[in-house]
Amino acid sequence: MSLVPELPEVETIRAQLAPRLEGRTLVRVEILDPRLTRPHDLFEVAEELEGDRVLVVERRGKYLLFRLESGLALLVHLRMTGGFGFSPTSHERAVLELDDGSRLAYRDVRRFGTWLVLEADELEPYLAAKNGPEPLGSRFTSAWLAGRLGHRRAPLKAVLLDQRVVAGLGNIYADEALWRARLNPLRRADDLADDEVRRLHRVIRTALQVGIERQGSTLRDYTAPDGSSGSMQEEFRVYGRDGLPCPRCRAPIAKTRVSGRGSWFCPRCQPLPSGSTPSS
DNA sequence: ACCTCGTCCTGGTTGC
DNA sequence: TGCAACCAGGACGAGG
Repeated sequence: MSLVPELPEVETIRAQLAPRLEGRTLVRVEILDPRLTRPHDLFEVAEELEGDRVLVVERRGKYLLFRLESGLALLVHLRMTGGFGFSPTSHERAVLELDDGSRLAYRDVRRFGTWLVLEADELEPYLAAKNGPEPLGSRFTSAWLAGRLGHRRAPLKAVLLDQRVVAGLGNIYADEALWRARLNPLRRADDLADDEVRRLHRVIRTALQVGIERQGSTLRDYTAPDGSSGSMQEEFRVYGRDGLPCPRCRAPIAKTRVSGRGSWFCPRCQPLPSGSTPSS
């Protein structure tokens, strides 16, 4: 297991970076891994950023967004193992030096993360193409979710992982939300009754809110930018807990695969309805 | 349009 | 104890 930054983890990182970056000028930008900015040239990206000032650090779905004074925006996706820290560490892929003398390192063991510099007018169209509504915002309604699930024959969990349906859910919080909603991850998405969609809508918010309150999950050696750990991993109801008792009914948690992802659920609380056929 | 699968990548774990 | 095979999964592109 390693940290996989989903919405609560990215939000925790954003909240810690904001007070230390907002108002600061990027004195020096060093891109150490050319993959990071692909397909754009790394020197070009570094040069574009140097001398600019960070106005605000935002989050959209799983993206971190650094708005700069020039109008440019640096869009960072951490993918599997990306993270920021103010202490030197291994696997540094980029370094930002700020005008207060601090040094912010970007670390990414598996090098899936991406840095993208966008012009002001490119930003919103780019984000809108990638991300559906913010799950904790007012645009994410039960009716929206019903509309997005209603025409999809894929497994429910696969659709929840589609960032255009709702932005920010990943493998952990999808499993946790499905457990809370008592819905089997292999249910066909278009098979849900109205009350099941309403339940799911509500618990997606709950699961993510709990994650944010606990400052995200810390698995293995990951730490937030300030070096602290989250505690959400202590709150997992099903994720990674195959064989352990369900916190609701004590039946052993089962593990399966849904569209290539390890998936944990309670076979008793989250049954496939009799007569329904699992998707795929 | 939708769906599934392979790819990217590295380090930790598992199995012989 | 060594070492290779396997596993983890977010987003994306290919192919059905």
